[in-house]
Amino acid sequence: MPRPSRWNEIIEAAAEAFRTNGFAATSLEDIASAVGMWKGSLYHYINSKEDLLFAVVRGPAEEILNQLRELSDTDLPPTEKIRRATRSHVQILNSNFVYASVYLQEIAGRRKLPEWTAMDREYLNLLESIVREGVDSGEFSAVTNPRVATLALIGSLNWLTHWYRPGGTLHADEIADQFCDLFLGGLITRKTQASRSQTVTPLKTTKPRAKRTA
Amino acid sequence: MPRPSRWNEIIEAAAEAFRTNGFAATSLEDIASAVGMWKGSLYHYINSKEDLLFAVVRGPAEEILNQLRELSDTDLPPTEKIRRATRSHVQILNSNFVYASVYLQEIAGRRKLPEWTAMDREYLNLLESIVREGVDSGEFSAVTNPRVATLALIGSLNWLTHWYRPGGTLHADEIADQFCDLFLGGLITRKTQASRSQTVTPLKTTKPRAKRTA
DNA sequence: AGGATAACCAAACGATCGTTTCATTTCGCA
DNA sequence: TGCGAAATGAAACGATCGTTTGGTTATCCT
Repeated sequence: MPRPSRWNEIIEAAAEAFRTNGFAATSLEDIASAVGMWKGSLYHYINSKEDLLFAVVRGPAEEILNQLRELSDTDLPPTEKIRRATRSHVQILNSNFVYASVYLQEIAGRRKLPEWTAMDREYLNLLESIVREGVDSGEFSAVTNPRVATLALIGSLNWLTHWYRPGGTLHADEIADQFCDLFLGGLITRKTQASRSQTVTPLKTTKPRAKRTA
Repeated sequence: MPRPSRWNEIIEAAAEAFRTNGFAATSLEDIASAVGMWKGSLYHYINSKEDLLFAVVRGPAEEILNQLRELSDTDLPPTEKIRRATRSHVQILNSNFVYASVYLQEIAGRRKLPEWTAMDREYLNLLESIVREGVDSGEFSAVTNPRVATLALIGSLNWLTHWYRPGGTLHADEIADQFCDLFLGGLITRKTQASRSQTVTPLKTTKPRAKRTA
């Protein structure tokens, strides 16, 4: 059988090593021996060690941002947007766990290359806009500071890399639902209000290019 | 004037360097030159580079755990316990920002030495017990999975190290209050219910050694 | 088939790092 | 004042790392 692309093997080995030991503590020999070749041979695929980091991280980073972009262009009510954004975030973290973990631990901290900080800022701003929609429409009147509320949500989601493991006892869907209920409804329950989880209706209501109010 | 203890200078320089560049990417020469001495001379204070990491991190880690231990031994209602635990967590992150950041980025990830994971687990279990109290008493009936809800809260709190900076425009107290409102009440407001923030009453109702139900 | 190109081997280099060693200076205290 | 210990200077070590180089093998295309 034609064995799968060597490049993918390298990226996966690099991602796994970066996640477990961190970028700086991972040597090229670790990665090379994991795929069964000499460390010098890696330079047929890369120009530097950092190339591996960016290659590992680019895919999921763009995907998670694009999904939020699409969601922001719909005219769903803010409550539903928050719910879907949460589900989307959790699911991408689930299906690209190793890569996403490397991003959050190595890129979103320390390294502040303008390309990546721009992505982080856009993601934050898009989510904050949704929260502001809810504040303006009166739905989210508990929010005194939309940015802080948004960062609280992002923190809960990104912290998943510290405890969630794909294939564990906790399924990604239940975690997402619990997060939604918690953020929309809070710990304390009110009796009425339609804020509990429902099965997701995959409607795709894309507005024809709505201008985003930053 | 008698200049402050050299040991403190070393720890502070190490903490700052570890937070900005990470433990592995920080060289002993970085730390030595920051305090104005040769890297070899550091070995009059330490036995290895890792000693610096543990020395940086031990203080706040024990403090934040002890505060939650004391709070758990009171008989305050669960809502008030959550509020105080949140405030305490934010305040320690604020006043020991650099040290706590190093802990969360270098210890709570990768390194899994039994001493530290035991602390992490105890903190998580104590907080989860509070949530369970609220579930059992019927106050937190929105919670279907107490552990997930607890980890959501911890995630929001610990993610502060990624965006909060002491002395910035956002004060630690307002952040803590917004977090409390968000987690107790959710984004969507109900009209009644006493879940909004109040000025903190410093009552210290310590029960005489209550047995903790793990 | 055969030549070009990609893939990989194997070794080495130069730099950096944590650590050790020993000499020297500074400081507390009798 | 002088002595012993603590603190720092200064240099070197062995190991490891990212990267380079040049040669060898495998693969693909016409």
